[in-house]
Amino acid sequence: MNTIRKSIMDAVVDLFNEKGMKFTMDDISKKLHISKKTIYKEFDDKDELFYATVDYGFAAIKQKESEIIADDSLDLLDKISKVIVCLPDNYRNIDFRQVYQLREKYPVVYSRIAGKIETDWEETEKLLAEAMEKGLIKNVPIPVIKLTIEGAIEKFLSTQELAGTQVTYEQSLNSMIDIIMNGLRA
Amino acid sequence: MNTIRKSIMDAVVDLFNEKGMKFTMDDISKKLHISKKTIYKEFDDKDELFYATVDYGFAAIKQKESEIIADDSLDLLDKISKVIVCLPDNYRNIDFRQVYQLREKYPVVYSRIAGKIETDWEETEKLLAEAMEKGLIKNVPIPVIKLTIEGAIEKFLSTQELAGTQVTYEQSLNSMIDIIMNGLRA
DNA sequence: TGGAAACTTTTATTGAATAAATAGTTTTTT
DNA sequence: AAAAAACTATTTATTCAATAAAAGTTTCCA
Repeated sequence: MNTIRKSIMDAVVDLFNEKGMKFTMDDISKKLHISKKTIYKEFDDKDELFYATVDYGFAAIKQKESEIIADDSLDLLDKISKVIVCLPDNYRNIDFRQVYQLREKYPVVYSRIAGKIETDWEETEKLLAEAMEKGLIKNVPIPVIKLTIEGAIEKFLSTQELAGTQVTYEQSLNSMIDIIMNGLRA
Repeated sequence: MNTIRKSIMDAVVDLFNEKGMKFTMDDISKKLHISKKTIYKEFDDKDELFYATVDYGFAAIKQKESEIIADDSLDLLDKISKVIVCLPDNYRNIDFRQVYQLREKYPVVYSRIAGKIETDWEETEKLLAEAMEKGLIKNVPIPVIKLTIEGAIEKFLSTQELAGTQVTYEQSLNSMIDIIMNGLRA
């Protein structure tokens, strides 16, 4: 992929973290000191730019996920833990609190992201099913596991409750995964 | 407490489950075949009625909670599980999905409920702290436990994902608590 | 006394009109 | 060739008056 395309998408991510969805095509061009014409040469319209940026971001996640799954030094349960944490870890530079706000404002973009997350979960579900099959973890409905983890992540991101304590978002996430994986252990 | 007061508050709960917050004082009077005058004799205004109804509902929860804590046949960890499930269990007749919708529309009522839930958590936190103290469960930041459970409950309530499966909301809740309590076990 | 309904006043909703912002294009400049 | 700036055509936001709905009060009647 050409470098200008990447830098535009990076700028989109930066602006998103700064202002949520309230930024314009002019903001992007100003930030990069490029002309809007250049942006429109790369992307047909704003929507396509957004979609491409989402795809671009998730490609990195998929990449890391594959590495974890291929890593033979990890046992199955470690893989599961790592694959679950993988998403937010890769996206350390993204303000996920903003993502949940775009559900109403940009439902099309949001549903694209939701779809990606869903696809992402498929891998995790496979690993969980395999671990259940092998008797490594208890036989619990997978949707329950999924919803518990998703709910916890959303809570960690949306609450200010952690702000006061010493606990960071990342530590919370790891503690939570530890508890759940330990709780699932057969 | 007089019976007319109770029946009005019960009607409020029923209407809430039916229509969310979109019901009027006339709706209440029609449902009960009483005059608005009667309602206004018991309650100064709509707000006071709402507050009273919230307090009334949570009183039942507190009641059951006390019973659990006082029950000597239960060990500490069982008490924790039961106290956590206690809230939604008592509120089996309440549509909690509606509750989350009233965050924007009736922030005053919502914050009252949020306050109640917060107070409710204090008991659970005491039990968790005690169990940690006694070395029955791992030393994990209590906010992480709290947010994980709250997040999962909200997810169970807000998602349609369970609708397809055979898993009910209540089963999910119990599975989730099992996993977490098992995961916390030292 | 309390229900039914009529009535007043406050609050919420709607929609048209206007103004502002911004996507996307074209022109000018470096 | 691409940035900067100017431009236009849409979209989106804002305002405000008209309308409707609902809270709260009063009157009447069984």
